[in-house]
Amino acid sequence: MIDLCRPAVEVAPDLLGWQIAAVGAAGRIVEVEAYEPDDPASHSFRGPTKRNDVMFGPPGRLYVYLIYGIHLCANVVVGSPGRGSAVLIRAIEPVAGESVMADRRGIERPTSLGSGPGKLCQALGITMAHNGLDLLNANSAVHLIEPTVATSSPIVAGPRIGITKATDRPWRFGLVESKHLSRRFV
DNA sequence: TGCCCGATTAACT
DNA sequence: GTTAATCGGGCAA
Repeated sequence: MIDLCRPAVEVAPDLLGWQIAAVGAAGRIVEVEAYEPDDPASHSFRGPTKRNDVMFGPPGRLYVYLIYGIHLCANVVVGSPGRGSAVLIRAIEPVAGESVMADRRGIERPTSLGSGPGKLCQALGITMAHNGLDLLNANSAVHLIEPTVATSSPIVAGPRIGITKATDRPWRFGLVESKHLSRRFV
């Protein structure tokens, strides 16, 4: 078990290759982004609120929020407890329950099942009701599974996507060889 | 109380 | 390449 109580920037790349399991489906994490407490692009930047409350809770919890009034995004709370660090899961590649994922997504194409933060939430059936779940507990409806074999796939870093602040921080990490990235790394 | 805008996606041209 | 869809948080008044 890796130590989640480290800065998001350190934990984020370590989360690549992990599996995220939900009801009826599971995927392998191939793309993430790090968000730090002193990061203007982070929800935790302005301190605790009703929405970001779980970000300030213990590491290993699931932080779910609504974006653009339409899509959900899933984050893993990390860092020192109560500081407000998190790692956004941006893309997964299907490992199990692909038909269930395709069903929830309403599409067929395997590479479109989890190639985006909103997409993977939909594919895994993650909702606001899952906010605050303990991702390290195998009994949780949504939980993480550490890879048994260390990932040897090359990892790339690049600027984060879709933010307007702190755009210069290269805190997006991904497995280059994956065909399930939300976007290519340049 | 009201207004603006976003860690996105899919359907357009 | 462009844009609509859609809603809760954060900030101003």
